[in-house]
Amino acid sequence: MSGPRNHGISAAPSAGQQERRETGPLTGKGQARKAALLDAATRVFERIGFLDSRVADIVAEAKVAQGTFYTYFDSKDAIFQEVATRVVGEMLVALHADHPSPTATPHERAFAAMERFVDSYRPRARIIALIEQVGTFTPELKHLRLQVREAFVDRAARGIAHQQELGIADKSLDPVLTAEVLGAMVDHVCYVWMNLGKDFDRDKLLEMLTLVWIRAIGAEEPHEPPSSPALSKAARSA
Amino acid sequence: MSGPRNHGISAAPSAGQQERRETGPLTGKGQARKAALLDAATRVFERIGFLDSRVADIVAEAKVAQGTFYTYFDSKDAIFQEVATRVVGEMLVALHADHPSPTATPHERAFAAMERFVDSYRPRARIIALIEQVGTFTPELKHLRLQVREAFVDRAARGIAHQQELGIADKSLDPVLTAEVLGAMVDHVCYVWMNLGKDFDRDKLLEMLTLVWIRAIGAEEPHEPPSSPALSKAARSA
Amino acid sequence: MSGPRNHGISAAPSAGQQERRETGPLTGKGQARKAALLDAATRVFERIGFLDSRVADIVAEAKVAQGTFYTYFDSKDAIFQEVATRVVGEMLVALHADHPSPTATPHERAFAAMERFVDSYRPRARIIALIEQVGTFTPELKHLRLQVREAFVDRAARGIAHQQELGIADKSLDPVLTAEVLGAMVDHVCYVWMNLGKDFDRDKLLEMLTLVWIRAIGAEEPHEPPSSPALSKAARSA
Amino acid sequence: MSGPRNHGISAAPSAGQQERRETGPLTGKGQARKAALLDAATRVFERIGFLDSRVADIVAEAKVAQGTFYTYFDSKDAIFQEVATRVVGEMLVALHADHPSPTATPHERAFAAMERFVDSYRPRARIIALIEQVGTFTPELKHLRLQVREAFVDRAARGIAHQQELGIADKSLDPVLTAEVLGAMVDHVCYVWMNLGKDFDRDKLLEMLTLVWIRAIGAEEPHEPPSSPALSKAARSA
DNA sequence: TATGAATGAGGTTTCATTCAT
DNA sequence: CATGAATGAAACCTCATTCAT
Repeated sequence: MSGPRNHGISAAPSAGQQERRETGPLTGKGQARKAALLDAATRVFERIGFLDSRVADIVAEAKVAQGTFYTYFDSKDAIFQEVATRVVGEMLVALHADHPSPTATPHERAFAAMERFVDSYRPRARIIALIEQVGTFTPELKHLRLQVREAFVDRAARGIAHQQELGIADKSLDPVLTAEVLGAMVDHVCYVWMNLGKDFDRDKLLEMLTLVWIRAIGAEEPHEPPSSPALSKAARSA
Repeated sequence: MSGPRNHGISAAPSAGQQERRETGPLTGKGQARKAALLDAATRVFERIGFLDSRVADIVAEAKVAQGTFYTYFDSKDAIFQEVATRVVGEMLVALHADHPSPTATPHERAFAAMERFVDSYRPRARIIALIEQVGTFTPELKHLRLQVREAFVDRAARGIAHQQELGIADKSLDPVLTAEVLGAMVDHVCYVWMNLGKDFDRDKLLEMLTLVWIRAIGAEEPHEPPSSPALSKAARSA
Repeated sequence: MSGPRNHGISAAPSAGQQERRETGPLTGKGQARKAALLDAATRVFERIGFLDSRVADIVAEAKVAQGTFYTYFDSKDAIFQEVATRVVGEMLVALHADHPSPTATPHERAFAAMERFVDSYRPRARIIALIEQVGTFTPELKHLRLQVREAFVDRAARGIAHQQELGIADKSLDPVLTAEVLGAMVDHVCYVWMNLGKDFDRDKLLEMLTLVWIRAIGAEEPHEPPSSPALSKAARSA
Repeated sequence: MSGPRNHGISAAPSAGQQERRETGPLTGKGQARKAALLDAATRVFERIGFLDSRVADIVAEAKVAQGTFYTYFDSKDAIFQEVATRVVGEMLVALHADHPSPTATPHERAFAAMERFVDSYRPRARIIALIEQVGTFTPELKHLRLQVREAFVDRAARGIAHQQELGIADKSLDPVLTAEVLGAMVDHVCYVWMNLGKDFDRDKLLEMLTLVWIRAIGAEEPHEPPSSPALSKAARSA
């Protein structure tokens, strides 16, 4: 934001250092400087949030002069966007990291997915919250925010569809909508837990998320420990 | 925020007009003025968000002088808090509005609850989003934000516990944790839908939320239309 | 100019205090404040020029707070424009002040006009120079600059046309073009004299300007002191 | 200007690259580089003026690195000075180019002089305007500005004196003052024409300037077409 | 001598809040 | 109690100039 009141659309900075900013790949030293600024900015944003941080804080953290900032970034908005993009990218990589063992039960697979999400979320929780916040008044960020959702939801939807084909999951479900809803659950639970400070027990929470998930897709094993009364009833009536 | 750069810590307003603000209850005209300001502020916040609205916008909308604002409110923060509190209060009232018919099936009860939440959320979506946003940098607001959650979660938890007692819901579940997780789902789906602009089909979505909910608590009727394959398998094996 | 590098087109200041700035006539006190700021600005501009003066200088001169400036003016550009407009207006009034006595000779009339111009120019020389300078990079100012010219030129052209009708001035001249050219002479002589610091003798200069003027329009009295050789020759041949 | 806000007083450049700049004459390649920079600067100044051009623009136009600029010039001021000096030099050369044929009539000589001035002015109009502008806040430039005047005025004064000796021009005139005044006229007419954008007809304007000039010095031929009524009256009374 | 990145001073403008009528 | 003008802190961004390779 340029100045205290420039949320929303930031007019293109009037030329200026921009030439260099637009010049493609930099020298090695330049790359390092830019990375240093990104790191510094990430730390500053995590520490004091987006609105309260000033470019002055970032350059102080990076130990460079005020003007140096503008050699690499157009504005506070711009560097936040790069920070956010980087974090989101890392998150996506982490989410797609390992594939479930083919012999795993649906419960095991779901549990592993929950664990993976939670563990990817935790170290990035603060920045994700900031993306959420900044997204409120910066269109580009809103887009980025939705991207993470889509990535997770798509993957989950594909997983559900796959399980439907295998006869593991309820075939009557719309996999995408199911994934949307379950994704919202997982996503927001992480937010409440790690950003609003609600004190959850990790193991119990993971178990609960997993349970809801597999029950939702109708993949719960009949004799699995927390058996459902409806199920019991069905069994009983046998 | 008090001042262009005062997010986070709001210094105590330094005396002055304050005495007047503290001078007990207001006259009828005063009440009206205050209400007018609250209404104006709500409209302004809905229109341009919290950060981008200026006290000047609010007084213009309310057609009073700039100084008059401070006769009724300590700060921009303060009026937002009142707006938010009002909206949250209305939301809570709406949520608790009607009680389910005792003869309703679990599915019907859950569906009604989902519908109630969604319908209460929709007209307040913008302000709820702002509460979220402002909560990021204003402790009091964070508290308010959590309040809505708790209210919904508590109620849901009690409902689940009640259903457990009736033998409708899976007794092995922790009702509070279950409510937390399912509440997060419903809450966030509304946010994604109404604030991030994801285009959901209302009926399908409500059905999906309901389905996940009742499956999660193990209250799904055995022969209900979208029957789960696991369930069928269990039945088949009988 | 907003910032050290904003010559040329200054983007409209983003809303802001503008409402008040746009609100028509102000209270008496407001009017006074505005006038005080204009006076202060005039003094500052005269003292240190346009480019080197900062809004801070103006408010210091006017003994008001920095923010007060923006209650009345959009920018340094804007106040300069008002200062310039005021000065130009005064200049135009001064130029049109008194009409020549009907019995005056062409020489007397021309001399009086020269004197009037010079005397109107002198106290405003600095600001006129600044208008010239600022006009170089601010279109509105260029317009204002041309206005003064036009005013003087038009008047002169009418005078010449009148004298042509009276048979005093050379009927074959294009009065407008003549006035343009002679106007440029008078205008620029004042500039060179009062702004570039060329040390002219007032009386001799006025006499010279007058002489060129009346000779140009062919209104020189035959026996007037500095008689032209061409004329003498003509007389001699009589 | 040295720095974004340093109009008026330019502090001595603090050592550093300076030694290099002072190290005697340049190699051939150096000369070429310097000339390239001067050309580039001229183009940039003509295109966007002095205040709005940045050293970055100049080096970009010259396709050299930013630092290279300071190998050849002390400052932005300095290069402008060199550009201006070069342009003024060319202008002076052009003005003094050809001498009037000895058999020419005063009108022909004057007309040729006007034409020469106008034709020399036109291609340099923009830079001359900038000299005017920069001269407002840079003493060295003011000097240069006056130099062009003086050159033209001196020459004109000598011409008038010569014509006085020949009995062509009015002997009672102060040749220098006359030249000052007439020079101001020609100079400023060109400025108004070519820099303020006033739309003059070249031929008519030249004729008018010539006419004023020769009438002013009393060199108009008695029977030349646009004869003055005063003259006619004198003739008639013969 | 060329390069191109680093430096840092400096002015504008906003707007929440106060205060004199 | 209403008014509306006054206050002043604060942070962005530019770009001439320098300097290490």
